[in-house]
Amino acid sequence: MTARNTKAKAMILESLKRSKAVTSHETLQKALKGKADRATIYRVLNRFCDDGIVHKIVGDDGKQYFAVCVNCQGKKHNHNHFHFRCLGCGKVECLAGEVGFKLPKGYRSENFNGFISGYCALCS
Amino acid sequence: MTARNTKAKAMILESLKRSKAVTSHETLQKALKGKADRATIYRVLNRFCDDGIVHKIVGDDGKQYFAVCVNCQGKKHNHNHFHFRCLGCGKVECLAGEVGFKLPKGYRSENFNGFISGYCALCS
DNA sequence: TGTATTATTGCGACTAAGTCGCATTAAAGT
DNA sequence: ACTTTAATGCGACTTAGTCGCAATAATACA
Ligand SMILES: [Mn+2]
Ligand SMILES: [Mn+2]
Ligand SMILES: [Zn+2]
Ligand SMILES: [Zn+2]
Repeated sequence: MTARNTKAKAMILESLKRSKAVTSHETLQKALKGKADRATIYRVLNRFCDDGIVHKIVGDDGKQYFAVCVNCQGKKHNHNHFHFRCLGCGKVECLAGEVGFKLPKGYRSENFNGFISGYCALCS
Repeated sequence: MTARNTKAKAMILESLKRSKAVTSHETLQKALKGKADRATIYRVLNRFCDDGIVHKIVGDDGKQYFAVCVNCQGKKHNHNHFHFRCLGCGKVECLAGEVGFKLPKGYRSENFNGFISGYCALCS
């Protein structure tokens, strides 16, 4: 059968879209205030990633962060940009600008995970 | 008092140097075959990082990886390069080439964590 | 060389992130 | 309505990493 439209999915996607920052599971769960189960949130997020409407980044704190795709159409994803986490306020955001890199001969890239932490303008 | 030269430190540093790849705690512990405690390995690695002779990278698998500094002298560290993890054989390595990036106005960078995964030449 | 000091180790307990199995619930096709 | 099965909720589990504390051992120093 095909995917179903559930309360959890709707809430989570809406929450992701509303908060324009890149969001962790923890933050999301708080925002949802018990309206969705912990495991469900993880599963929905991963399904979104599989569906290609959300992308996942692993922070330099080892945690996963999620953001709705904005400049991606369908199967073609472009996530070769850096993400920034403020060590002061904890906010995570996408940084503008495509990042170039070159691999050794014969290497094939599958995932790009660019992460920078420091202090944002407000926290500096 | 000052830092002490212990068996654990020596073994771990030697192991790190010998395996020219970037090494995880897990790999290190296996290589040491029970000759050092789990927690000790973590502590020694973190001390090495504090001392500035080893640098830590967080992989896109959320795990920590460690590598001896090669082009760093003293306090001045230069780790703005990407790291590559092969999804086939699991090997992690430093990629040559300084990576440039620009932050929004007023932002201050503290840590750079560039990570790419895919398939190495052998596993492609 | 012997003793005192304390950095470091080993061990166990703990935390936090994420996953999984399974029974139950509820979308959607008929 | 009824059926089918995707998705949820819940608890148990795993794995990475940390921490407190007593025991050990590297160094300073008499
Ligand atoms: Mn995308
Ligand atoms: Mn270095
Ligand atoms: Zn901030
Ligand atoms: Zn490989």
